[in-house]
Order: sequence, then structure tokens, then C-alpha cells
Amino acid sequence: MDVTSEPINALAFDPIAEAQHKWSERWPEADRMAAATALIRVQRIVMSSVERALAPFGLTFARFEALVLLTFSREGRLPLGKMGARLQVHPTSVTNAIDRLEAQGFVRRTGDPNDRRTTLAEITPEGRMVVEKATGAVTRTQFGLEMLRDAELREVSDILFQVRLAAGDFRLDQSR
Amino acid sequence: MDVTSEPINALAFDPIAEAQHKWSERWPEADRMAAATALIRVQRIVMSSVERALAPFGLTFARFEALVLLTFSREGRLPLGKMGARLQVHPTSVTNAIDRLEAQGFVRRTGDPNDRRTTLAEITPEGRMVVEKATGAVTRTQFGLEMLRDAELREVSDILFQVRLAAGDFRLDQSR
DNA sequence: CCAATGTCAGGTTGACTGATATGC
DNA sequence: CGCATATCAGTCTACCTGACATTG
Repeated sequence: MDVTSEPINALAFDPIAEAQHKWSERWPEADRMAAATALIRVQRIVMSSVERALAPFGLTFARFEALVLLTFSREGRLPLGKMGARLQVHPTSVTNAIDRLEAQGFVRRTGDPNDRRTTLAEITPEGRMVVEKATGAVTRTQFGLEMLRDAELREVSDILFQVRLAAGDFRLDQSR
Repeated sequence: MDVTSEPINALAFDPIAEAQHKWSERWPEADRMAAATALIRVQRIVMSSVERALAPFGLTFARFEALVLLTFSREGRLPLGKMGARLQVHPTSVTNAIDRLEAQGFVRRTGDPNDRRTTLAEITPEGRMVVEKATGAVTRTQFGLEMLRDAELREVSDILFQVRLAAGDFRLDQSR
């Protein structure tokens, strides 16, 4: 069952507000707890919206992200290690994702003549076709955020930018 | 469009800002894509902060949430179905989480005399002790959101409240 | 009889650890 | 030699589907 698309059992009140109140009676940082919990819930809403759109194409979010990253690259291919760094996923997860995409015919592994340690993933014409269609489907779901106005989207992005920056999610120097 | 009003050199190296720019050249809803991606990344930051704090206690986030929910209940016990509804997780996930918590001695299953279909999970004294210590550890990590001020936390909670409401995450009526 | 509750079997996914082969 | 790159084996958590027994 899909927890977020069709609520199992809609609650008669906001569970986060309730938890925030009870938390504050015993522990500090209730506001932070509430924000963190809201982030976790909304991430599930977004994920489930996106994955529902991707399922008909045989793609998961992780594999979709990898394909999109390849279409953004200049020549449609990137070293696996670089993909992992950019997508912030574990090296073995990249190997796994590329394994599946290769089995589906959406990418193909190539050797890098300049550095024979590295493996390049290259998007195939089939991969380009599926990413085009899948992106259309994902865009039409609006990522589950159709109720937010531009100003709110920007607000969220701005605040979360600070979190990502402080957490070292990326660097401000030129290392690419 | 700019994601933030932050230093311009930061934008060039923020992978989300970069993706937003490239996305906008080919597809609509780039702002929504950027906000959705930021939500997913920050959720990972929050999760990893919390799970790192919980690991020494043998708890995962899901099991910790279940324990906290039980301490918030009047008598320290709740039907499994109700817990699933409150935590928005799949029934089989509740069964699994309670299985593990029971094996750890933090909860115990009880029958409900009023409705013999339901199973109650009841927190044990050991469960109360571990949740107290674990909550302290989690609170000290500030959920990975230590860089946000109160106004920003509230802003995030308010905007995400709209998302949760529209997604049917809960209902707003006064019946309890 | 039908609905609700919890459980179980079986499968997928993503992430992690530790070890390994290869090449810089 | 140390270090980087990718892979593999094995493990773990969470989640899902479909089925089932029990009870209201």
C-alpha cells in the first residue's frame, strides 16, 4: 500500500502539532523536532508522487536521477564515482543503479582511455527517450508540491540551502 | 531564476542550483524540482543526524518514533493499527518494528479485552529508560538543523503544513 | 456475510561494511 | 609503495503485495 498517496486513515488533527506540544512538556527543541518531522513527512509525499509517476517506465527515483544527470552532462557520459559524488549516494549504490539501468538498456558502461581505473556510464538513445517521457510524467505531478506558490518554493529552497551548506552537502570552492 | 540571494559563486557549485538551471532549459517547473530535490537532500541530512544519535541505543528512527509515541500515550500503550495511522507507516512495518522492540525488551504485546482483534503495544520500564536517554542524544544533535533560527524553523513548518494538509496527511476537524 | 485487525510469506529497494582486483 | 576506482559478497532496514486467521 502506498502510505502517502491514499492516506491509510486520515487523522482528525495534525499529528506533528500534537507531538510538538507533548514534546515541549518534557524536552527542549520542540520547534526543531517539529520542523524535522515535517521535512521527513513531506519528503515521503514528494517521493511517493515522483515514484508513482516513474513506475510505468520501470524507473525508481535513484535511477531517474542518474539518467537525468547523464543527460545534463556534455557528452552523455560520466565516471561512476563522479555520479555518486554529485547525487550524494554510496559507491555501491551507484554500481547497483547502473547495473539495473544497463540491464534495461538505458545506459552502457565504457572504459575511460585516460584513466583505466574509472568506468564511464553513457546514456543510450533508449535512455534518452525514456528520460524524456519520464520527465514529462514527473513534471506533470508537480513533485507533489502543486499547492505551493513560487514565493513559498523559493522560501523553502532558500532555507534548505542553508542547511545543505552548513551540513557540507557541497562546497563553495571550485572542486567539481 | 536564482535559487537564493546568496553569493553568486555559491550558486555555481550548488548541485541543485546547477540542476535547476539545466532543467529550466528543457523542462518546466524547475523551481518546484529544485524545492523537491532540496527537501529530499535535507531529509537525508536530518535522518542521518538522528540515526547516528540513535545507533548506540540499538534504535532506528522508525523504532524511536514508535517508542516516543507510546510515551506520549496516556497509559503507555496503543493498538498497533493506531500507531501505524499516527506514524503513517504500513501495517506490516508496525508489526516488524514492534517485533524488534519486543525482542529488545522495550515494549511488550498485550491483548485488548474490549476488542480481541487488536493487539496493544505497551512500553516497558526498560523502554522508558532508553527513550529518555535516546531523546537526549537526539535533541543534542538538534536534528541536523542547528543552523536554523526560530523564525526559519517556523517558516519551514508553516509551508510544509500546507503540503501535508493538501496531500491528505491528516484532516483538520475538531472531533477527537 | 462483510469489515477490521494483525500477522506471515515472499519480493524489491537502497544503503552499508569489508574485501578485492586493477590502475594511477 | 600508498591511494583511487569500481566491484562483489553479505547484511540490514523499510516497504510493498497478497494471503490468511481471528474477531466484531
